[in-house]
Amino acid sequence: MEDRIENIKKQLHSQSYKLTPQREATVQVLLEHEQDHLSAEDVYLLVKDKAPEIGLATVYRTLELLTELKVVDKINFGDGVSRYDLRKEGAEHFHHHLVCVECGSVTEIEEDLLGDVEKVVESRFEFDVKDHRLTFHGICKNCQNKSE
Amino acid sequence: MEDRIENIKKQLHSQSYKLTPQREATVQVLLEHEQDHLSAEDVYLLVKDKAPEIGLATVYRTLELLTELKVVDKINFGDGVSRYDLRKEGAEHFHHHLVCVECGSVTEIEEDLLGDVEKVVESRFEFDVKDHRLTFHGICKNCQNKSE
DNA sequence: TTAAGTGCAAAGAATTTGCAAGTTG
DNA sequence: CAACTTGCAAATTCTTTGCACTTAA
Repeated sequence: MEDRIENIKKQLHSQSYKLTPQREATVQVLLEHEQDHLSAEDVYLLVKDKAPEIGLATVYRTLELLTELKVVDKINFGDGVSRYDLRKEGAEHFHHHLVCVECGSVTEIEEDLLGDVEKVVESRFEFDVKDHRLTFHGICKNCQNKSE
Repeated sequence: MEDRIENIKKQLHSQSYKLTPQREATVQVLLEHEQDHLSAEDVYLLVKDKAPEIGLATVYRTLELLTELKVVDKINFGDGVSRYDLRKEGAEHFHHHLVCVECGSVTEIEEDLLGDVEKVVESRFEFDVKDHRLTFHGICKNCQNKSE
């Protein structure tokens, strides 16, 4: 955990960005909520505990910066809000998501299920794949049991 | 083409929605731009040729209705705008997209590449898959040649 | 006839921007 | 110090809503 913060700090410095308390607090919040898919507003409210003076605009600017540095991925599940999802340490690809249409829960899938599919895309469509977004919409285990 | 309009009309009627000239014009625009990924604003401008009095709000309402009827799918490629993509006739699943990060072009992939992946998700995660979204980000054939 | 649909303008929500003041390296 | 950052409020952008009027079935 400490290491990850250190790494991110180094990344900022290496691109001659400054490490402000606001940025540090934002990164901490993201690390502490690794499983969640927080909106900018969510992050804002959580960061306020650590840095009460922070403004929402700064949170937006920081999240944009972290997206650019590939520390987080910006995703959109179809409601009107962008969400920010921490990249796994050393993960080559963005992980996948299962969104339950009943309860709205979001589950992450770590393992790469797209290896073969990507090869097909690369060869058949001559498309040089850099990243992907895969989301399944359906009914989660919990809600399946509920509706029986 | 005629058939598809007829089909969509029937779908509207069967749910006791009315077939207004505005709705008909909107559907026509979508059919005429099947390969595109139009935003509500895009659709609005195009529909105005056929039905000049139409308001943007009506376009939004129509697109929402067509989404509900599964005539179109609402997608979001990460810019702040929702786009509307006509479902292929009889397609069981939503098709996939290749988004070029250089030129912004969007290519559609018809064939279902996710059959096996979906089985894994269903069995391993006990998730009842209803639909999916798969988008690859990368460099299209065209842009690969350009940068050489 | 009448429930459903429309256009317009106003309201809302999410995000971005301008700028003076404050900080980091 | 100088360039980068911040907070605030105002501005934008996309989308939704209220309401009086119109229209398809």
